[in-house]
Amino acid sequence: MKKAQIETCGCNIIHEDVIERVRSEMPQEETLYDVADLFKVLGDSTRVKILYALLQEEMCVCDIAALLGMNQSAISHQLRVLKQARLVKFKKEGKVVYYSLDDEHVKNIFQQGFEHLAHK
Amino acid sequence: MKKAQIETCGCNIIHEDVIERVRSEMPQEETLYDVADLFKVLGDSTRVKILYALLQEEMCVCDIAALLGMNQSAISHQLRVLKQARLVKFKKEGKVVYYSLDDEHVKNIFQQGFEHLAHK
DNA sequence: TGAATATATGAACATGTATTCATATGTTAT
DNA sequence: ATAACATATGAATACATGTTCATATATTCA
Repeated sequence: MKKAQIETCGCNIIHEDVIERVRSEMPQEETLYDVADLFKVLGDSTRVKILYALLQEEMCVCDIAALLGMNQSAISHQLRVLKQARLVKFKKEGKVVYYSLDDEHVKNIFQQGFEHLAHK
Repeated sequence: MKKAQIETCGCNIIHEDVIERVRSEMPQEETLYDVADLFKVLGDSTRVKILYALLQEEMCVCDIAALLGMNQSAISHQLRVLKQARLVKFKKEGKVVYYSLDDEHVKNIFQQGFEHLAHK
């Protein structure tokens, strides 16, 4: 005979106690979405390159484009994404806009990322 | 009169010295792609939830599906992605497969992520 | 052996996203 | 005012990716 099934998951419940314990420790949905969104921003090689470059020193859009061998528009679009995620900030000097890191955590996050990769 | 332009970026070079200094400090292309790929894996809310759950204790596929209110197939697909990224490992006990974290760095990376979000 | 069940996997579909192109905006210098 | 130029932005396109559905695989138990 069949036991009760959770509608959505398509299988019988195996460890109800585990599920309840873990559920009680889970952060709010929104928090988890926010972290995921942050990592989504870090999950593109162009943006990683930009951030890594800005880790060294501030640069203008044109410098970044030249450094990465990409056109200005692509860089500008990506800088907007990074700006929205509060990962970079900018200052304007005449026509030129200089971008720099907005948060030291980027360095630590990259550090941990590299360590994980080395950990194979 | 026009100065030389980098073919790709569509603008004149402004700070050639900066570009060269930064370029000399950039890691290998492949390394940067690998970090981006790692963060790409972390950049999905379902996978974030799974990892956060496994941060508490090991769970079988069915438990995870029930916890997140998703079907078994979706979870299984995502676990494969996490496995490929060496973020989770598994042990088989009969029909049941128990997943757990493969690397302590996940905790630190999440930690830094949360701190960045708080830093607004 | 056959039924039940836990997990894995391939294909299809829908959605999201990075880049390019064309063009707009704003600043400097003539 | 006009030209040159650095940057921003909207639309279009191409590609990647998450979920679902159907089904396969593997294990346990009667």
